Amino acid sequence: MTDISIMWFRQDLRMADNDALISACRHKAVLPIFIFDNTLPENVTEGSASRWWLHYGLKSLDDSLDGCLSVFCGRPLDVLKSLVKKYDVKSLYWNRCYDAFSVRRDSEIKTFFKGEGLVVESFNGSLLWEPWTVTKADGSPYKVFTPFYRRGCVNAGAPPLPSPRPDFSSWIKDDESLAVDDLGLLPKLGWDKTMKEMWTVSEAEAVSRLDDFIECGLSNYKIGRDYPASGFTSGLSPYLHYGQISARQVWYAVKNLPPDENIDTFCSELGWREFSYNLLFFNPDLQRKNIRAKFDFFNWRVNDDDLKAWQKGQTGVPIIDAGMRELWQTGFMHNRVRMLVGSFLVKNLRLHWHHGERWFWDCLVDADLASNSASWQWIAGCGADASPYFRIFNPVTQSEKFDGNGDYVRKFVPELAKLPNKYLFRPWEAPEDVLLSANVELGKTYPHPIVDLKISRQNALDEFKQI
DNA sequence: TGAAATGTTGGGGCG
DNA sequence: ACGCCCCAACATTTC
Repeated sequence: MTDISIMWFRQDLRMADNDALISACRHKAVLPIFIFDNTLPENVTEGSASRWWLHYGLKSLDDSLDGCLSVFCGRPLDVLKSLVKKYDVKSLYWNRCYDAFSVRRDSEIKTFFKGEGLVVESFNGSLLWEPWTVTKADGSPYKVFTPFYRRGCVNAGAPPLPSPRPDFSSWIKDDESLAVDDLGLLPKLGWDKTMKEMWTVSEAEAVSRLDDFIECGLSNYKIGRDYPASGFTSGLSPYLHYGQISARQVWYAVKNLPPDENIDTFCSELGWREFSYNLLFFNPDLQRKNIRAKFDFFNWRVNDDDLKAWQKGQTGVPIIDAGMRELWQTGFMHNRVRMLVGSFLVKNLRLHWHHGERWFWDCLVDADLASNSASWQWIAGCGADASPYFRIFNPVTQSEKFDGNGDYVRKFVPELAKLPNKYLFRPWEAPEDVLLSANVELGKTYPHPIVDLKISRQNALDEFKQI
């Protein structure tokens, strides 16, 4: 047998800037594989939208590998054992994941195969800085974003430069590989039509989106990123999650341009992603456990009807419904609107942030354990460097501010499209004749609001005082 | 990466 | 001319 290495792809579905792949390609031949780990607990297994993304991500990676990606479903250690034996493999490479389950699983795998005499190496394929390299002087983790980013990340030094795509073609495909289709990642019911129109899942598309963003969005990013209808955001988050592009590629693509405050703002958003991973690494329970323990005693409401109305975009508050429908239709939601629907769920509806975390996990194509968990903790006020609980967004004021001419709301809540701007964001205050001439009948064509914004705000503040 | 309540200031109307 | 009130327009505080 010739010198064969295994390249185990996970959340790094790309050829460029992939250090594990580069090491694998130093061998005579490479067996590139993906394993759908069906032993993970339900709450960390990919949600529906992520599976959809993964399906096309694997197809595209397979193309890049000349059709030689081998795909398996099972317990990774078992799959790897049988491959190592079958091909007499002497080396195994992957890029790291940072959630507790993957960390434990991977370290067991590493220990096992090192014991078998293999070379086993893991690399950083996802982050600008490894979480354990960004700590305070005494080695404890940062709790606040600004010092984490301004001091911690700077002190950790410049991120490594992106590595080139390996010039290599000696791929081996296992004859027992599944087809990507066999993983059953696509939805049975055809809810993915709009998603298909919206997203092309490939490494090339990620690069082209980055180029477009630098061309058309970046120079307005600082202000424009807050306006959901404006298109000044990069839309790179799902590509970053599955690694169709790396954070380092994005970082250096903008850092190599003439300095500009828009670039600083954009980079600090990458910084928030790093911060989330740092929090997850040092708080393995981030997905479930409040960082601020006093929130364990918060009096959350339990109300299935309200939760369903929120999920379906039928709360009767237009900007909230627009956001939730964008999520459902596209697998994505603009960041500003994510804050609004999050605030609405945990503060106005006072439903537990876990419900939001679960729904986003299932619906977002960019669902990411670190970012999703950290962001829900942030908006709920129970996070490390959280939005204070009493900071409650007013969805009406916010839509007037950031969707002033109603383009975003009209796009996703078309039944209100004919309302004048004055009442578009608060149809419950519109006079009868205005509703009539816009063909809106509250309670029929569009719901009455399921909460009173003023009262629910006050109730949230009162409950907060209790803890 | 808020909003509402409360406080302060200053110009203009008016007796 | 003067004091008084009203009320934007800010500023500060509070949640």
